[in-house]
This record gives sequence, C-alpha cells and structure tokens, in this order.
Amino acid sequence: MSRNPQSPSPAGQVLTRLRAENGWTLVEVASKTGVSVSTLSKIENGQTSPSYAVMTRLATGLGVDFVHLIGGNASQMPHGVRSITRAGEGMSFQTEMGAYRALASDLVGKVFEPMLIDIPVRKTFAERSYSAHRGEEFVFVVSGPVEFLMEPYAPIALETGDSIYFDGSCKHGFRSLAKGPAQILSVCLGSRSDHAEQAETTGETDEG
Amino acid sequence: MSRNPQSPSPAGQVLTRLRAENGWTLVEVASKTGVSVSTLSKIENGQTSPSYAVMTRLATGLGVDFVHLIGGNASQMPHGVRSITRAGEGMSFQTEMGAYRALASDLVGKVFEPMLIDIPVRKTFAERSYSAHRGEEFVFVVSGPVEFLMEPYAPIALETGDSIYFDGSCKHGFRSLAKGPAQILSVCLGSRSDHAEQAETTGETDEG
DNA sequence: AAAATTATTTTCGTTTTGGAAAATTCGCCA
DNA sequence: TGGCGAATTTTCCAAAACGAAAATAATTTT
Repeated sequence: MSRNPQSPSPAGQVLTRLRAENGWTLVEVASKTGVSVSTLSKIENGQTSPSYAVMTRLATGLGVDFVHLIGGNASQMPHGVRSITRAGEGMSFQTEMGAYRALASDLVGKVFEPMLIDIPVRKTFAERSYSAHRGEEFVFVVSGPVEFLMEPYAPIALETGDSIYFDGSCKHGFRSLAKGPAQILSVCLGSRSDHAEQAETTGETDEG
Repeated sequence: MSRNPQSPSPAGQVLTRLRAENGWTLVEVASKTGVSVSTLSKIENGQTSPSYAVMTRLATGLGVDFVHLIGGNASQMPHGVRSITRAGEGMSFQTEMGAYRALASDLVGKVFEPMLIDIPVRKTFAERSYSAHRGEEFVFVVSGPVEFLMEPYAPIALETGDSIYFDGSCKHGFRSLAKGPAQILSVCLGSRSDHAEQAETTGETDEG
C-alpha cells in the first residue's frame, strides 16, 4: 500500500517554493543539505513528517532560518499595514524607570516594541528603577546626556545621538545627566509570545 | 543496549524549563499535548529527535509559540554583551536610498538591525531609491521633515520626532523635505535569517 | 524508617521515518 | 514519434521515533 497523501507540512511548502524560486532540483538540495532525495520528495508531498534533525539540516543547508521552515510566524500584520505616531503622541504610562510612550501601540503582534522614554534626573537608583527582561534591547539617545547602568559594567555616559545595543536580561537602567529629563528611544522585542516567562535557549543544533 | 544520550534539542531544553517554571509533571504535559510521557522524557533527555508532528502538538498543547520550541530567535549573543556606538560613528555605506550608518555593527547575530540613514533631498524617485524587504520596519525621524512614500499610500510628511511602523515588504522610500539631508533611525530585523527570499522571523517575549 | 504515593526513566513491540536504488514521469531533440 | 537524459516518485529495508507498560527514582505519609 502506498503512503497516505497528507497535506505537506510548512517545511514542505517552503521547500517547494524555495526550489521553484531558485530552480534547484531535488538532487541539488540533497547535496546542499545532506538529506536524501527520496526524503525531500516525501516532505514536499506531505508523505512524511520530518524530524527535527532533518529540518535542522534543511535550514542550515539552504541557509534559511529555521523559523521559515516551520512556517513559524510570518509577520502577523496584514500586508501593507502601517501606523504613524506623531511626535508627542503614543500610549503613555509611567513606571519607576520613567515616563513611557509606546509607539505604534495600535498595532498588535508587532515584532518590535518601540518606546520613547523620558528619563528623570535622580540621585540614587532604587531597585525598581532597573529593568531586566528577555532578549536584546536597542537604545538611541534622542536627548541626552544620560547615564547608562548595566551589570556588570561601570556606569557610562551617553550623549545625544549615541546608541547602545545590549543584552536586556542584565539589569539595566538610565538616569538623566541633564538639567531636566532626558529622552531615549528603546526597541525591544514585541510581546507577541504568550506567557510571561520562558524563552531564550542556547542555540543548539544537535543531531548525530 | 540503552539509547545514546545526545544533548537535548532546543525543544527539549525549552520543555524542561517550561515544566520547571510551571510545575508541570510529564503526565500533565502529556495530557495537555497528547504526546506520551515516555516520548516527553526522551525529548528532554535528548534521546530522541522529535518529529514535526510532535513538536506541533507540544507547541499548541502548551500554548507557546512554535519558535520557542526550536530555540527560534533566542538571542545568539553571549550573556552580558553590549555595544556602544557614539554619535557619528557606525559602519557607513552608501546606497541609492541615502547614506547609511549601521549601528552596533560589531555585534553579529543581532535580532535588530538599527541604522541611521541620511536622507537626501531629491526631486524624483528613481526605482533604485525604493526599498522593499521581508519583515516589519520601524522608523523614527531624528531630523526632519521627510516625505515617506509607501505603496499603496499617498506620500506623507513626517516631522522630527514622528515615527512609523510598517510592513517593509511594501515598496517604500524617503526624501528630505528640509533644506539639506534629513536623518532617520531605522530598525529592521537582523540579517540572521534573510538569505534568499521568503518570510521573516518573529517575535519573542519581553517587555520594556 | 518503611510504606505509600507520585514522578521519571527504561524496556520493548509497533509504527514511522530516512535513504539507496528501482520505477516512473517529464522534458527535449533528432 | 520515438528515444534519451534528467527529475521526481515509489519501493523496500534499516534505523529511529512513538507509546504502553514495567522498572526505577524521588517525595510524602505514617
């Protein structure tokens, strides 16, 4: 009896499209990835549910992100969407860190989470003045100078126009070094992922 | 002979952590996901390379993003890393779009790709003056005004301090409306994933 | 402590996957 | 049209994953 013809997994669909776009044959893909021609064929036709090991080889061999292969999440925003936030607008809220303005807050499911933050002048750093979260963070100093604190580094001053890219999981905080509040633009990862905790694994490719 | 003890796949590591954080037992996870207890154990211990079918059931059953399960965009940066780019610095290059300055260019494998772009004054929009790429893009106008063009919208003027979040796959471009060049800060997805064509990478947890 | 309870790992038979090679289908050209 | 080379699908078997239940290990109770 022949195999039952399921609908192709996302990996199969991606593989099919990639081959079409690049004009690759199954044999070529096989040599690139180390996955046999027959397996590739079955994957494209939905006759098999590829293992993690195989998907890994596909991803690295074809030079695409693993996420692509599982159809994982293409942007959840509809095509052509855009959201403009005028200066001074944005959904604002206050924390110990400062006065936040969330930009493009009408768009849900964003990949980026851009915020404008007014950083107050402060003498001491209360514990609550620090932030730490998963993922990376990018900060551009719109109006400085500010002092940036991040464990395990010494404080460092950032002037207007300076930027910093750092591991957001380390405790970090800002304070204005100007007469009044300073302003920074912060970009973190969007909070599309459900729960609060989890995330961050050491990228591991296993397989034997 | 007992199974050979490989290192756990990312899925295994995530599963282990999720269970620890939520206090779930293997039996509970099994009932949530429909994956047998024995398989779960083997996945956590790296004794098996889970199939796509199983990973799917894990993701939906646990209500986590598939990307988490495969270590999708866990940060590839070592713990505690940071990179400061002073105003006026950054790896610069020129395109039809304008003069680019890539920020934190010494960090590879970034999730974000921040750029400062000097936008020239121009009368006409040559085809090469447009950009289109996978994924979302966030732009903050550092020094305006600029005109933003994006299909299928009419041109719109953005002032200093305005920002826009949009679907980068639509043709888009800028031109300065000031006397001289304007400047924008652009954040796209890191180039960890964008080889050929196709979809983009996705979100993650965190918060600001 | 021992027993009882609960959680995890291992065993082992069944099902599915992965791959080499055969069979088939699909161009292409004389 | 018939034949030929290339690409894809199918066959078939070894290897691996999956799951039920047994065997351990870890906790709690008495």
